[in-house]
Amino acid sequence: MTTTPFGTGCHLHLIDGSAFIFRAYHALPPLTRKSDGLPIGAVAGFCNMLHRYVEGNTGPDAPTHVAVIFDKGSHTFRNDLYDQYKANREAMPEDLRPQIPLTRTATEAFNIACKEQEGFEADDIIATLACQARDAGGRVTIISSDKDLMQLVGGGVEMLDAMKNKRIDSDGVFEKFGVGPDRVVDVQALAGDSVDNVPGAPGIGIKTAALLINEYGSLENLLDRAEEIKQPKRRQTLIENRAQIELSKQLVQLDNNMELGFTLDDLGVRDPNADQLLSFLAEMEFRTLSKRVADQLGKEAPAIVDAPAQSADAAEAPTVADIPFDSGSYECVRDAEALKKWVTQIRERGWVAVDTETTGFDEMVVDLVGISLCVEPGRACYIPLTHKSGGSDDLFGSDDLADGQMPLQDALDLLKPVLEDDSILKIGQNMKYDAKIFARRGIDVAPIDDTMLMSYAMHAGQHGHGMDTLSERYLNHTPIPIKPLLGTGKSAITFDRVPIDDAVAYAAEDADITLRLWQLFKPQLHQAGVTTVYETLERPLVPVLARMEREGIKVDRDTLSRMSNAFAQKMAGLEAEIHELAGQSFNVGSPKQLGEILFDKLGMEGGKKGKTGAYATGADILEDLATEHALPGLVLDWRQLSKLKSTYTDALQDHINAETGRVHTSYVQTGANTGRLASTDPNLQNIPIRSEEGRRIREAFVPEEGNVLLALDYSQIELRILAHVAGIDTLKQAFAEGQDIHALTASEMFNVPLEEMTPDIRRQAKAINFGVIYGISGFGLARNLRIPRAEAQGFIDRYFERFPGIRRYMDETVAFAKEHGHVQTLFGRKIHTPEISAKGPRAGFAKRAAINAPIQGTAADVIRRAMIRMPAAIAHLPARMLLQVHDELLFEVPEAAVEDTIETARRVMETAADPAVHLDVKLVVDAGRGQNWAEAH
DNA sequence: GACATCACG
DNA sequence: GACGTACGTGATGTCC
Repeated sequence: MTTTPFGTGCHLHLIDGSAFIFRAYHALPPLTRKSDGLPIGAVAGFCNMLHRYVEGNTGPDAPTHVAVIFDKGSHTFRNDLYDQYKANREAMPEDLRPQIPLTRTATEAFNIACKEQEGFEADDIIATLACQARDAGGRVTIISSDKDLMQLVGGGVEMLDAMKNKRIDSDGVFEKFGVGPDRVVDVQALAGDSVDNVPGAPGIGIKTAALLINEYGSLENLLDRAEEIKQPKRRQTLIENRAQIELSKQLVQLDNNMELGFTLDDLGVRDPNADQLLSFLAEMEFRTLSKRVADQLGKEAPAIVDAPAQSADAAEAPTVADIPFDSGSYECVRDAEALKKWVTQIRERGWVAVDTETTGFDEMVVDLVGISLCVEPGRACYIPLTHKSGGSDDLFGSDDLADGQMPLQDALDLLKPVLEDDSILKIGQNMKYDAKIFARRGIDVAPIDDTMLMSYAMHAGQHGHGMDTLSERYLNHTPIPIKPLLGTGKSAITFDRVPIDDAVAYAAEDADITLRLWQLFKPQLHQAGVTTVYETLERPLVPVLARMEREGIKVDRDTLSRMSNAFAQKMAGLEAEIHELAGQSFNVGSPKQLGEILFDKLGMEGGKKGKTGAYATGADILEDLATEHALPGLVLDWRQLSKLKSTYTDALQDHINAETGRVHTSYVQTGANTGRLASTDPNLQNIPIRSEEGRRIREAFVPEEGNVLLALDYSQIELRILAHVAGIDTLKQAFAEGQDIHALTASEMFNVPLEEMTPDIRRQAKAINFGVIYGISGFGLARNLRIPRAEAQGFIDRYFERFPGIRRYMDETVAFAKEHGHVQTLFGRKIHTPEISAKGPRAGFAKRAAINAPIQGTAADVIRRAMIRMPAAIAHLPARMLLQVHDELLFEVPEAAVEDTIETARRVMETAADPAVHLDVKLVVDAGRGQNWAEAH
């Protein structure tokens, strides 16, 4: 490597690469490479900026040395100082991520030194180099407008805002901060920075900070003499927040003494290598820039083959695949040599669609059978790993491995570097499943994209998001069904018994379909206006959920077993009594038989219902009958016990994992159209709590020895969101003052002073409050409160009279749904309402759902944001996040760390809407702890 | 596999 | 003027 000694008279240029990238990304529309759709806008802008920069470097002021400096990794020493550092940063846009490595390549193509270092921000490298250059007697120009770099100005160091072509010297810094460069960090430490989440001193901005620093000379002197400050508020703030201010200084202070793996001498300006640069520009298919650069270098512009332009209506009719599916064309990878070739292809591409085949559906139990990969439409492979010999018709097929498979561990060892490589995107359909399979084998798959989640972000409310649905709908292709391969019922086999040839066709096709869906959906996210939803609420949640599911929660089998026995005994007693009263034996669990006994044999009042012609025997009906007869009440008791036993005390025992001794639920991220999660196998979001008897089931959910369970739940989050979106000042004020919201509603509606409030009036108001969230109707409220319909309607009328904003919100929401076919949450999540203009009763359903969705959905978005931020926030604590129940998060934590965990988790939850949305109503989180889930609540 | 029922927020 | 109706889920047992 050639070196150019740096010394007196030399001039170093340091380019802030990340700033270039983001400027380029936001300045240009989302361009894609014509030939394959690779997002390329930021790279194009970046190259244009570099080119313009190189062009301008003439004359006596030209640099002798230059480097472009990048950030690397997301965790720096500042995160160790302060876990919330940059915690508010939104995730990198999905279409930008694959472009990051290309900007490095671009820099090298221009033959400019390209530097980054793990664990440090670009700013620290810039600081270190600037100091070295200054000490060596040279000049430095930092090409950036980032105010965090202004502390470096002076003594031959200046900044240059490349966009405005404006130099910033000491005077410029003074203009910005009111102090010289040497005191910039003091001012920043006081003023804080909301963008990087540097706390600073509350209530003190740059102006006040400069005033104080100028008066006291330095931050240290100011803090030591804080008692002397005349303004009481200011004095108190500085004294109380001393530690926080000192921490802030550490955060903003750049490290100018880093260990670097290179020296200034390595950064000498070099002429571009014409061939290298032109071939890179051609590869990116930058026609204009290629031509311009070629002209300047006196070379011929490289040919860029014109790919057929996408038809204008491609987005509207995306059902035609250019390349036909051919299940016979897929490769079966049987040895390391073949797999290595795929690894090379993946590295060249920078992305790969991945799918795993397993012996079942429980990711915590199943074995890995094979892996499929796809790098471009039609080009996919399947790697069989643990298929057994003996065909599917051989019921007693041997447990020997089939021939022609590479050892499982060999395949994983080859794939691990790819699956964990930051610069290679792993694409999946329901990637959480595959990520968990890999995680159990020590592979942490990242970064990922997920076609199921893309579909959910774009199409929630329109259709399902399973692969078969998406393939038929958007690729006009019916995937090979799995049924014929596995069979059904008792004779069904697991995938490891499927002949490898059949497996290749089926499994590789899944990866092929996934890749095609990804290529189709990727540009559509932007067009549908849901890139932010996908990037900030969907994609980053995947690893969080995967981890929670893998943690699981300890459930005490003995407790459940004892309860099951007790329930069985009670049920037997009740059953005997019921048969006695009925005068005959029958199946109490059969609504049909029960209906006939009650209404035909015993002649109670009540009609048939439903298309089936069977009597309705729901709890509400039995409750009414119970006032006249003994039998219905006994059936209700029996049903409660039956439910608790079968669904909870029995079934939960079967879900205790033999290996971990814990219960591992699966969250379905696309389970609810509103943005809520769903929990399955088992559902841990509907563990009983409302009845005393059922609540005791929560006693079986326990922490490990020495730990406690911690439950944090949002207080009235949906009503708070309603108050915000509908702009109800009275409610907002009530929440601000911490009042009892249902009592206040009651007081407003029924003109009862708060001090004279009765539980019954409050209960009615509470029902109305909830009704409003659900898209209230007189009928529904009447049924809920068991009052005449006219009376219920009177309540509603009064409510709307008192809170006219609610009616306005409802009308506007329905009108919006009719106009756009969807409603949305405060965070931009879209929920489609295809039936909103239907005729008949369906319109009523759609209307109420449309009214409810933005409220329920915004609450769901808020807790998602909290969950996404939680792992980093509690990383320094021994706490584990285990469960989510819509407005509640459950943690397991050693006793010693309980207080810290509550404080940290509560802060994350209460500030989860920031900075994307500013709610007029503060969010409040209640916390509870205990030796089981019942106590913690 | 549809339906009724009931557990949760 | 009548229609029907609270919002969002998942698991279980019965019955065809």
